[in-house]
Amino acid sequence: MLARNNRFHGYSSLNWAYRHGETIRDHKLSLKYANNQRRHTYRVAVVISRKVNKSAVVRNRIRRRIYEVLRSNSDAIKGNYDLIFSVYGDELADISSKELEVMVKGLLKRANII
RNA sequence: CCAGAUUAUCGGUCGAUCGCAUGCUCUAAUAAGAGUAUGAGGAAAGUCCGGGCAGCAAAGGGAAGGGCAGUCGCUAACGGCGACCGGGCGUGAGCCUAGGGAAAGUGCCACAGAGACAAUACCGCCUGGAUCAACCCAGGUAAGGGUGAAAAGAGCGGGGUAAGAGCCCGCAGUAUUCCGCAGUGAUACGGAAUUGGAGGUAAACCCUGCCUGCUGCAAGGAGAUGGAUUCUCAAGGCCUAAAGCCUUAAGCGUCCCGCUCGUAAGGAUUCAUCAUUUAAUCCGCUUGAUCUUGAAGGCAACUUCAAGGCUAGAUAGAUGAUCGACUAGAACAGAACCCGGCUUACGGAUAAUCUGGCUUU
RNA sequence: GCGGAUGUGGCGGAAUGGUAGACGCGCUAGCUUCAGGAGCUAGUGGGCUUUAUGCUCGUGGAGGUUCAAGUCCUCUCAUCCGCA
Repeated sequence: MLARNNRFHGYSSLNWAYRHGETIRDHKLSLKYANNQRRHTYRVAVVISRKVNKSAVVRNRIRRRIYEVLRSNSDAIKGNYDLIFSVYGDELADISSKELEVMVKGLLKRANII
């Protein structure tokens, strides 16, 4: 789990990132990122629709795994970015942790964040 | 040993590394760091019921609407639970059961059938016209056949008749009432009297009895002080007058009433000063119809008493990630104001009590 | 979290407790045309086969009430909507 500083708070801050961000899309995952000058650290949110999987347990597990990949690589992240990951498939709950790490880091590299 | 029935408990553990939230303490000084303690469920789920709590002026009575339905109990309450009664299923342990009222009234009963409920004679049987027979016509007949889910709807034997029929009788049986006895009671057992009567459906309207206001934590609340305007401010008494107190009336009480009861001080708008800046933040928020153990009462649901405990409180949402071992890439699954139930999902493990069958002693 | 609605052929959408599938779109065949479209006529309605006046399944699913359920009752599943 990420620290409180590296998570979003409130509703309008997410809306700001949705309006000003750029999107990179992968097969089962997409990243919307925006450089926020008013902050001192990066922020991350993971968005999983109820249509992806109806079980709250599975959705919680996907969010926690993506948070964990970012936490273990937090030193590599440059700049004060707002990051929003959107999930499009429930396979992310079952794939191995190395595959997930490759997927998430691939998106970050294409966005030129790490 | 095999096959079952019921109930209860558990539902990953250990180790290593890296993390998160809250409380407390210290450093520190408004932003962090260190230490320490605690951190999802039996269903947290579905949101199907019931309550607490909050707001709507929320006491009372009534109407409409809604709900419930064997009896007795339990409970804060319930459509829940327990015990018992009746009915059904099973060899049995046990399981299932919306189980008031159809002579209060209304509606409906398709198709088929002659006739579908104060309705009916199609075939058959019998009598007559009418006579040897057939056909036909009129009448009698609900025993037999046919139609249908259901046909005057409960059988057997005898009498009776033109033919028949509870038309009459006996037995069996049904229903109702009364008595005795057991029980708080539903009811059970025994006895007596009456009963020959036109169905089903109330998870159709309805009747009877009982219960019930609406909205939901996204409820609801959140600065202080002073001033002005306006709405409702009636009558009488005490008093020189004001203030204050008392009595009565009107008004209001979100469907109706205003007999009872409540209600007198508040509401709305606006100005000034400081405080505050917006889907944020704080309160509500977790000590409660609470949990554990023991004792007592009760068949039980449950209740009472004593001692001890504090056991999630997040807010884009904490309780996790990776690796290894166990014996197997553990099932269903994530608190969101809080409780009591119900229902549904669930790989497996353990324990207790009981039933049937087989074998051995 | 709280509240509410819907579910019927391939699609849309009717049906008072009484033969399920009206009607429209579609699909198939025929007529018309040089050809296609449009139009007109008839048929088909899920599955199976013997191609029929056949058998069987069927109103999201499972039970119940009833002689009889798409309709009434209970539970359940899926989809959709509203509330700061």
